[in-house]
Amino acid sequence: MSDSITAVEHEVLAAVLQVRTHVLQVLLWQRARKPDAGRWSSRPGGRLGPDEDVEHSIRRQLAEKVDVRQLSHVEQLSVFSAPDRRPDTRMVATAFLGLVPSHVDPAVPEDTSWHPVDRLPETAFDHRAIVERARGRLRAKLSYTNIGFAIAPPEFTISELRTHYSAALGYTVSATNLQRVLARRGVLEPTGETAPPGRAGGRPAALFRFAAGGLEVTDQFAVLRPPAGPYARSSVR
Amino acid sequence: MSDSITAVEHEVLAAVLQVRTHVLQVLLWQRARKPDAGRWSSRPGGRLGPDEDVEHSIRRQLAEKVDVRQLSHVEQLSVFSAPDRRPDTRMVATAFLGLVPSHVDPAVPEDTSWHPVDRLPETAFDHRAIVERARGRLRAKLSYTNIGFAIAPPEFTISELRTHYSAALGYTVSATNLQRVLARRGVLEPTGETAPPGRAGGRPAALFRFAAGGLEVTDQFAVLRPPAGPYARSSVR
DNA sequence: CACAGTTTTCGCTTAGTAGTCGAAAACCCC
DNA sequence: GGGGTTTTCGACTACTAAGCGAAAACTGTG
Repeated sequence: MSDSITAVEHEVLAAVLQVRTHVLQVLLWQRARKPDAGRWSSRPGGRLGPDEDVEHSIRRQLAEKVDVRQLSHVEQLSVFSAPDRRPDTRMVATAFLGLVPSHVDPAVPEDTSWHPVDRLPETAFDHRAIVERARGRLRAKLSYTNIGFAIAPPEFTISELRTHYSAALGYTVSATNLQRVLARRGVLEPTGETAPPGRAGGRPAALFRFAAGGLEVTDQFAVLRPPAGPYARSSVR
Repeated sequence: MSDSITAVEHEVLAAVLQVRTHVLQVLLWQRARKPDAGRWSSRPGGRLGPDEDVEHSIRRQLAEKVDVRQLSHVEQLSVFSAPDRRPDTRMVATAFLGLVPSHVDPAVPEDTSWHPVDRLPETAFDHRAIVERARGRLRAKLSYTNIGFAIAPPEFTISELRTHYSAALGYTVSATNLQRVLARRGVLEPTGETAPPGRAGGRPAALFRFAAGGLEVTDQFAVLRPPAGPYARSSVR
């Protein structure tokens, strides 16, 4: 195990996603400097500091670009570590997924802007793969967690929620089914209020919110469950 | 963004799991040196080399301890980066899950040994958390992927498979149900052969294998699916 | 103010999948 | 051949998702 003691540099970066104008978009930053100048990359791409873990680091660095309070969710995606992922230096990256709810429009610096995830510009390094990974994670989790809370505003009608899910998933979902699936899981709760109908009329829509205590239901959907009935008699040997 | 240029050191390590004597066990190494000597830690804990990505690194380092060809599956878990996770140095770790199928018994060095995951000895640093993470990932994926291939031998009877699943999940599963769930997903295929019955007799069990092309079915189980029927007429606006 | 147009909501039905139970099948040994 | 043993299979139940259409609740117009 004769490893050289050369420590590799470590950056943290995040694909920040938001549903804007009914389309899932990612916040990208146009590189001005040296390698891959002009191309777009995920924000931020800061180095990991000596006294922080990667979660702190990404939040600290995001705070320089976006108001952190407007981030509804941040989670680790994966390590990207191909030796040649950057032409200039050897740099290992821990990538994150960041989500911004649709009702806010965070102020972002001049050199950053939003791009639809399915029409990305020329990206720097492996940032396209990172965005893809983020999109994939969001999609998967919409299916089996309550992560919808992180893309939706605090209160919403079912059809609004439907457009958010549709945008994030990339296909239209049925409002009826969405309503029922989420309701059954107990993650949706009616506020009692209704939203005023649009100018064309129509029945006023009931308002809902995601149930409190809600961050990440995850699990409880396992498919080979522990037995209920007592066939555990013939124990497993 | 005035980060110091001090690069942090980066290690890769793996929780290697195997079902042994009907119990899920993890391969641990007893530390001889400096910090936390005497405690048990995940193998290996080597530094990331300058010309390799983390996946290569973990396989290279595992190869020093276990025959890599006997590893049926390796996947990235998460980055562990708390500044104080080791008392001696600042070290960021990329943790992996490694799986060994039950029909092999890899030769391991003197200072390593297998331990049941639900009765771990005193572990070094944050290695208990890493093992827990690995166990959790395996459990979850048994539910919705074909990752069973990685803990089971190439051919097996349903009851054998059942004991493997039960050991890994931590509770007994029904053989009938396991059979059908996996069969429906098309991941199980009969070899046509049967296993000889035990000394007590009994109907000879049919042999199965995991269907080829099989690594990681993952997905295809999404719960808010794209619409089949044409209610996509009222497109999403 | 009745009526057409619109949007949401709800109930009914179908389909697909998981879990439980018990009986039949296929073997051993005596 | 009979008792004991293990596997396999079919039948039944339960639960959840999906699809469809009718009813509810509103706006605006003639």
